[in-house]
Order: sequence, then C-alpha cells, then structure tokens
Amino acid sequence: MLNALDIYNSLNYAYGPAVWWSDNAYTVMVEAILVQNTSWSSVEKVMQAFPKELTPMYISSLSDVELESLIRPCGFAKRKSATIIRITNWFRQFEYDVEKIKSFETDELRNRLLSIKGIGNETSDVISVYAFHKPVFIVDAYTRRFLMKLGFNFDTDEDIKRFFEKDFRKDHRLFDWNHWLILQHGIKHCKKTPICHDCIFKNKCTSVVPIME
DNA sequence: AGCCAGGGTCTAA
DNA sequence: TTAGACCATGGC
Repeated sequence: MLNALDIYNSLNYAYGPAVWWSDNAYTVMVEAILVQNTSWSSVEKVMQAFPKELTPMYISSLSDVELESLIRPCGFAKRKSATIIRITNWFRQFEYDVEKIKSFETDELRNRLLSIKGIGNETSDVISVYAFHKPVFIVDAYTRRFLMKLGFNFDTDEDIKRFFEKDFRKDHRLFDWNHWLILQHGIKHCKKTPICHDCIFKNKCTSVVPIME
C-alpha cells in the first residue's frame, strides 16, 4: 500500500510544481469562504468584482445587501456574506496583524477559527495553511474520493489527517502543495463518476467500481 | 434535465 | 455523534 510520502511524490512528479494560492491572508480567508461547495470559476468571477487589493476596510464599507449581491454568483449568498463579515470582525480583533495570528499554536488557531459560525473543518484548515502557514492536512471531498479510489478505507477525516501528518515534516508548504496536487489530480481523475480514467496510480487505483460516499 | 461544485448548520434518533 | 435535509448559483 502507498504511504503518505509516496502519494505526495507521485502527485508532485505528475502535477507539480504547485501554485501558491495568494500571499494576502485576508484574500485567502474570503476566497476560502466563497469556494464552499462552489466551483473556483464562480469565486474568480466574484473576486474580479472586488478591488484588486481586497481589504477588510473595503468589505466593512459595504452594506449587507451590497455584499450579498456582489457574491451572489458563488451561491449561499446570505450565509457566506454573514460569514465573511464575521471573519472580518474576527480579523479586526488582531488589528489585521497576520503575525499575531500566526503566533497561535496550530490547535489553538483551529479552535478559534471553528468558533466562527460558517467556518467548518475544511475552511478552518484551508485558512490555517494558506493564510497562516500552519502545517495541517486539509481533507476535502476530492481527498476522500481520491484515497478511497486508491483502496484506503479510513473511518474518519481525523484518520486521514493523521496518516499524512505522521509522515510529513511540519512544513506548511508540503501541506499546501499536497492539497493543491490532490485537487489537480481530482479534477482530472476523481470526479463523482464510477469510471476512473487512466491515471498515474493505475494499478493501485481501484476506482472502476461505483464510489460509496 | 439533472448532476455537480475544494461545505456547514441544524435536527432527529 | 452521526446521517440526512437543506441551502443557491453557475457550468456542463
């Protein structure tokens, strides 16, 4: 059976090098919320309607209705706008100082993010990695499907996280890249279809049978 | 036409 | 504590 580093190396060889998300922590936070159960193309459309350099001050200057209207293409506009406002207020508690937030321990930051309504497991982890450079493995729908197709049978997302975090050195870039690589692979090969098109894991990938979610 | 998209909350048992 | 309904919009 493949181990975590085998998987990473295979993906990196096939799809690397990974692309950095954004070096603007606030942009990452907003996009992480917008992309919930939504395609990236919709997120890009919304981001283009925002100023090039997105700031908490700009978002705060909008009325609820204006923000909802701007993000409508991403769906769930009422909830997502409320969540964006909540995380903006949360960010203001730290004077918009990324370094202050980075100084939290990984679990502490995770709990603080999860306490914001509208931020769940995945969004919390995405923000931890891409905005605040914490070494956290991100589990999303693609990751679950991908691992299932490779023949793994994890009970919980926590088991998946442990599987990778055990073998990865605590460098946020590894987690960042790995997540991006799995996504690239997933877009090509691990959609919700029973058929797996010829992929780099050929003989290890068992996904010619229907996928149980 | 109908399914799917890098989810999260709430509720019922 | 876990499964399922529900949420909105756009793309194919």
